[in-house]
Amino acid sequence: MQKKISNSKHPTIYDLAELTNTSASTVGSVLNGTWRKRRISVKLAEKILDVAKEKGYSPNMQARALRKERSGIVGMILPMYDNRYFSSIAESFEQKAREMGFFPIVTCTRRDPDLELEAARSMLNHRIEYLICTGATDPDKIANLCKASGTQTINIDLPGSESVSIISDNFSGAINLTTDIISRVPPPSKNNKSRILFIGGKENDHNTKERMRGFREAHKHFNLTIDDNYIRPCGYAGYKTEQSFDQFIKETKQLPSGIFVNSTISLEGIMNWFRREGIESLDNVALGCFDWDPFAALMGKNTAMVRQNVPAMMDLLFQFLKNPNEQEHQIHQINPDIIRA
Amino acid sequence: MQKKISNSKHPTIYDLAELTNTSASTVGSVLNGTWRKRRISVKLAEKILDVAKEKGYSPNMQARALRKERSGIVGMILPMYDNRYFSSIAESFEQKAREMGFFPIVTCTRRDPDLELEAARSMLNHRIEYLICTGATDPDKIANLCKASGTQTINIDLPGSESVSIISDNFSGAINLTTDIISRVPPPSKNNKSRILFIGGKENDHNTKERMRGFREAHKHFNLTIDDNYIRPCGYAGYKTEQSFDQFIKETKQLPSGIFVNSTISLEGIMNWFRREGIESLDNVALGCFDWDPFAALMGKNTAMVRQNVPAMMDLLFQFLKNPNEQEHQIHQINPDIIRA
DNA sequence: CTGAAAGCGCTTACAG
DNA sequence: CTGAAAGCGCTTACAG
Repeated sequence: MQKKISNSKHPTIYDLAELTNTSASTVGSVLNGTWRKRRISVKLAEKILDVAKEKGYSPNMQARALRKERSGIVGMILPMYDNRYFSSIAESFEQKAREMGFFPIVTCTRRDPDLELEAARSMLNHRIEYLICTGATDPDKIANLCKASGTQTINIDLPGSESVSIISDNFSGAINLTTDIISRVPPPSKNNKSRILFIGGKENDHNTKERMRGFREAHKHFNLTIDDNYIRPCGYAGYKTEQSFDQFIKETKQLPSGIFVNSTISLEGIMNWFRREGIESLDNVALGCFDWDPFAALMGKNTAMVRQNVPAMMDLLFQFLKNPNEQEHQIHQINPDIIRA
Repeated sequence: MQKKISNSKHPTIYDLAELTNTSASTVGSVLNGTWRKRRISVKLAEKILDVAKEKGYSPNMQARALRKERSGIVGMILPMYDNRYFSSIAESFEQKAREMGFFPIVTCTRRDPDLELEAARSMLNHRIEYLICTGATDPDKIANLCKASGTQTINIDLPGSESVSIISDNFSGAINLTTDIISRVPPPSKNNKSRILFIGGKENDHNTKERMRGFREAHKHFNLTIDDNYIRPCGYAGYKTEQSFDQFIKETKQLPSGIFVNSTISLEGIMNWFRREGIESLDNVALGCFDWDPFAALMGKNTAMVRQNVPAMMDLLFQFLKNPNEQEHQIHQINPDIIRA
């Protein structure tokens, strides 16, 4: 059957077949690497490859994906890029996916449940082979969407019950961070009442819950009690943390002896408050932040930060991508590191 | 012609046609919104839509793209996510692309020329309609690759000569930042010799060149001369900056009166040095950083930062995407802001 | 108002 | 060693 020579910028295998006096089958197999199986001569293969290069041939992945019924694409959604934790997750994911021969697509969904769903749906329309949900507000909803179309999902950072989850061990990380703060704080003068503040995050968020649990556990271990208004999951945004901290100061009329800050974004709020009020006073407060940022780590000597172990999390993720069979709906917890000033 | 009912997880328009006793053409047009043109009854359209929803129909974008010879995808490459500037570029790009009905794909290429090319090629295989090159090491090489396949490119942050470029006005930004530093520094005691250090970046990088030019220009305006070893484009990496600064201190045996740091990543190196040597001394140095980071902005009172105007850059970018006709290979410079402590 | 058919650019079983 | 042909799931001009 005579095919028209395409006049677009993209030569097809039919164009190359014509130019090399062969057939589309031959050209196709040379171009996609299956030509040895077809016992095509090296000479012919090289000739075709040469012409392809000369003409700037670029295989049409849409056509390939449609025919093979496999896109070769893996997708990831995450809350934002602007954060050492998420950005290193994205970078590592892209690199490893490429190494596996996948085409990675990543998109950020700003903790917006609707956007998460819309982004997932778009990706499914593009027939991604896996969807990695990082820090998704409702991973199970997305997982169900994916399940309907037979697409594997894996959760990172925030766990779900519909698929494998790889998260930080927030509980033990929080115990360690709290213990570190306690060690830098003068012992309470009366009643064994702790004056360490927990601030930031959302009460119903899995990670925040686990960290609050670790915070309490560490206190219990030292026989310390915690006043209710020393636990303030006021949201993640910096300004919310700043407001809540201001409120706290107005109520208690004194600085806390230490602060467990639940994220770097919350830490911005705290730093802003201290800057407003005179930054010197910060040195007298034992700071701990569940998240790591290099600049934040450099401010003051009285700071500890938790750095989540992204390399280990990504190694585990790609282990699952390589062995899709052995998946259980299990939560894998990775120990984060503590970084002291 | 009888089509087999697909048994995969993805129902096709043929499946829906069968289920609704209509044809693939009808189903297709209802699903892609062209049905009004076909004067299909609202009732029938709704019926088809209902069945589609019930069956979890998801249009196959590969098939659509292949048939329409348009992918609806726009691509962006950028050096990294982990930085307020690039991450906000990525986030804004994604959002605006989605608003325009495009499917955005972003990937980071770590300032690696080979990876940039490989990523661009992959994207071209996926038939992206535009490629936005952000901070690419060799934008023209990529532009030529794209031109061969008739794909529009636009450069962001670093200019090229083969396509429209939207960049910060590094020259005037550097003049302003340098002037700010000069104003915070004691006048030189002898010879009008400036003791303000320029550090970080690469000598042959367009942005660094422009910023050095602005640095010199501001000095000229105040009749100040600059010693050669006060200009140190030692690379971007933090440890390189730290090393170069250490070298500088060993040579001059004194702190500079001010420092023009060429990026936040270089600033990390400087901060590390001061932390090693005792951070107090930093308050006596007038700091200026050509880049913005909220934590960095909070350290010390003697700091100014340049914040590049990402919203304006993105507005301009999408103006070009909306009017692809009026493109000249022009460089558009956007004024960055100065943020004082 | 609706359907049959062609074709986008590949891959691959089949036939030789 | 190589080619003709079918088919992946759409869109759309054409015909009625």
